[in-house]
Amino acid sequence: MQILSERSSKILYAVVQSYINYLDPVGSRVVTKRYSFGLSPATIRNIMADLEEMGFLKQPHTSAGRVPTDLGYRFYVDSLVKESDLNSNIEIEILQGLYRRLEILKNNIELLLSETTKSLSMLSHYLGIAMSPTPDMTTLRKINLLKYNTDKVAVVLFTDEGLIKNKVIPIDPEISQKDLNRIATYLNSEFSGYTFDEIRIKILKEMSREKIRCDHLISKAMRICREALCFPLNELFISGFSEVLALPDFTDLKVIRELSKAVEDKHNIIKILDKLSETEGVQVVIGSENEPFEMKKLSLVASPCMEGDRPVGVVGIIGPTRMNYAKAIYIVENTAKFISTMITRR
Amino acid sequence: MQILSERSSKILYAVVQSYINYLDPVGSRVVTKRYSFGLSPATIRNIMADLEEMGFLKQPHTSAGRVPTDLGYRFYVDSLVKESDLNSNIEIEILQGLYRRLEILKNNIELLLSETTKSLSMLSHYLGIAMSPTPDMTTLRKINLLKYNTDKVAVVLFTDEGLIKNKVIPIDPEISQKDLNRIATYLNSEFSGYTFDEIRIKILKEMSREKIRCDHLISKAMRICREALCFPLNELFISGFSEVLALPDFTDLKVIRELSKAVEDKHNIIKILDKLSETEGVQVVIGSENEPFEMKKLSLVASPCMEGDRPVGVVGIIGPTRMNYAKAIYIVENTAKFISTMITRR
DNA sequence: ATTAGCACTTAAACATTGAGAGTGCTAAAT
DNA sequence: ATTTAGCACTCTCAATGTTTAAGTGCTAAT
Repeated sequence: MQILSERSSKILYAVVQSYINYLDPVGSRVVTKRYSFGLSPATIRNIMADLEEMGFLKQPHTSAGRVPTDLGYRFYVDSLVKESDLNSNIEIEILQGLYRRLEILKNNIELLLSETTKSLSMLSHYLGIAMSPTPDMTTLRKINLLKYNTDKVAVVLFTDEGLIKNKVIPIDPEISQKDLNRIATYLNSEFSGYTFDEIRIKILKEMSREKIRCDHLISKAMRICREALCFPLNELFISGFSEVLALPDFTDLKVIRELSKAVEDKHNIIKILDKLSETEGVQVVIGSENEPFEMKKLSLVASPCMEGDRPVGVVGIIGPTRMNYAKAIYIVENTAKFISTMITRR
Repeated sequence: MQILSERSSKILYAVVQSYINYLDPVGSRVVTKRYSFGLSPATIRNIMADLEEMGFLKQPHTSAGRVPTDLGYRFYVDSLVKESDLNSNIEIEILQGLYRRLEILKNNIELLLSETTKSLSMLSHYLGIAMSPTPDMTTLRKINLLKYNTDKVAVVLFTDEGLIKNKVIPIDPEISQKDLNRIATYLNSEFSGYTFDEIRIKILKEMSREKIRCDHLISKAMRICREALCFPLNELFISGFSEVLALPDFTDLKVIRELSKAVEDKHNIIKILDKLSETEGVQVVIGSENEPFEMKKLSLVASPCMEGDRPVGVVGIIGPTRMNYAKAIYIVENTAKFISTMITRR
């Protein structure tokens, strides 16, 4: 069920390609010049008019060339993947060099991801982004309780994903490190291997049950654990704002303002990435394809990182819809792979 | 030793004030209109010409009004403080409200500081900044060693300043939690109460001495400790980029690019703040007054936060040289005070 | 010492113009 | 039945000129 004829496809592809490379609206003449279809500008014009009617192209104004719509980019990206035209012009050595620099951070996911964004933005000249796994979905490996003060205890959590979180919790009466150790042992035997979410539910159940037994230590343990599991959302790291400001796409003050709000809010981007983290492989989201939060003029290329079959984060790139998708996909794909293997053999 | 006559001072003050409020170059006419000196524009003109010659004012071009130089702002700020004209128009309740929101974070300095920047930028509409204490200068309260893996140990450090840092370190042969505890006890007895810097020096000494005794456990302890103390620089938190982009001062793309680089590099800002953290009270640095790294067109208002006489961070505001200094100083002063008292009675 | 008056400078706002690029349509060519 | 050449038309953009408003410095009068 091809909607587009072979020839139309080729021309659409050429238009998008040309716009991405030269970033001004492409007219029928330049198509004939830059690509040799053996057709006259007039013919190209007719076809481009058709493509516009179908929603793949649009004109900024009556007498300008044509520019791809989000749908046009979508077509381009999809046929790009099909033809696997991903032999990027980035030297593999550059990637390797940057990755080697990250290797020493493999024991600290959050730091690793945050540094990764710098590499991503340097390589792509777009925004590099990375998100740590949602704490709620991570599975507890071990909980440690350390006496911090006369009336405070520091909780240090290790998760299977490699996250290390700590939190200081006040406790009313003094409690000895020995008791804390007993509590920790109990909590570990009870909860390790479960996700934070599951643990929260288990605690609620236990609390109502345990109330009857009225074991002081256990109820204290539960209270500590419940408080310890309260964490802010997953963290989103973003780098490369100055990188994108150097692009010709971001010269309009209004656009820059919007972008900076999106970057600073993080909230919306986290939502989008959260959705993606459940899928597999590189995903491309183009401009208005984001239903809840439309990223006007922006595209996202992202991929989850996996340790076995468990997601341990998402890495990606945000750039203008007119971005070098081939390169972006190449970079994101390799970076995700690299992080995955590095973490797996950690 | 007044270089400026009473009258000249008053007029300079008025010019700066006017420029800060209305942000276009102020001419002799508007001075007479907005402030009643009982003098004609011509007289004002003469005085302003003198002030220009002395370097307090300058003209963007031949026939514009005058604009303060950095020196002019410096005069303004100093006389501002002298007259203690700091009754800002911010409702005290708004401050209190924002501070109350931060109260729950008092056990986690880094999070507290990072959230504080948001309040700072919301209040001032400039960049809110905060820096955690330099790890090297913090004093170790307690070191904890937690078995993380068969071949890795997680080090959790508490400092007197309230920092909690953790790091995963590989250890070659298998080592039991019991041994780790013994090592930790030893390290605590040896090093707690010293700054990271001091500890590093002590370790170097011990290592050469201890080599003779060849105590396996101790040398292992030293190695772990040395690795544990390797930390990246102190952290700098910045918020409010979208806030400053809304200002009329930042409409020039070049200026925006420079600002975004400064914000993303952090390096230079950290240097400046590091210097300030050794002083006391609110400091104002205006534009080119920064010798090593000139912040063109930008001013910094910052103050260290103290727990007793120990600095536990720096908070501040970065805005255009044409900023509302009275308000900025007011906000920074109160925020620093608030953080200080909150941390002190922690 | 101060001020009124005036010639001079400059940026910013506005209007006009022409070149250039690209289109759609029609009629001719393949 | 496609494809193409030709042409009138539209629209942007850059260049140019014009006007206006604000502000200055200087000189002479107060």
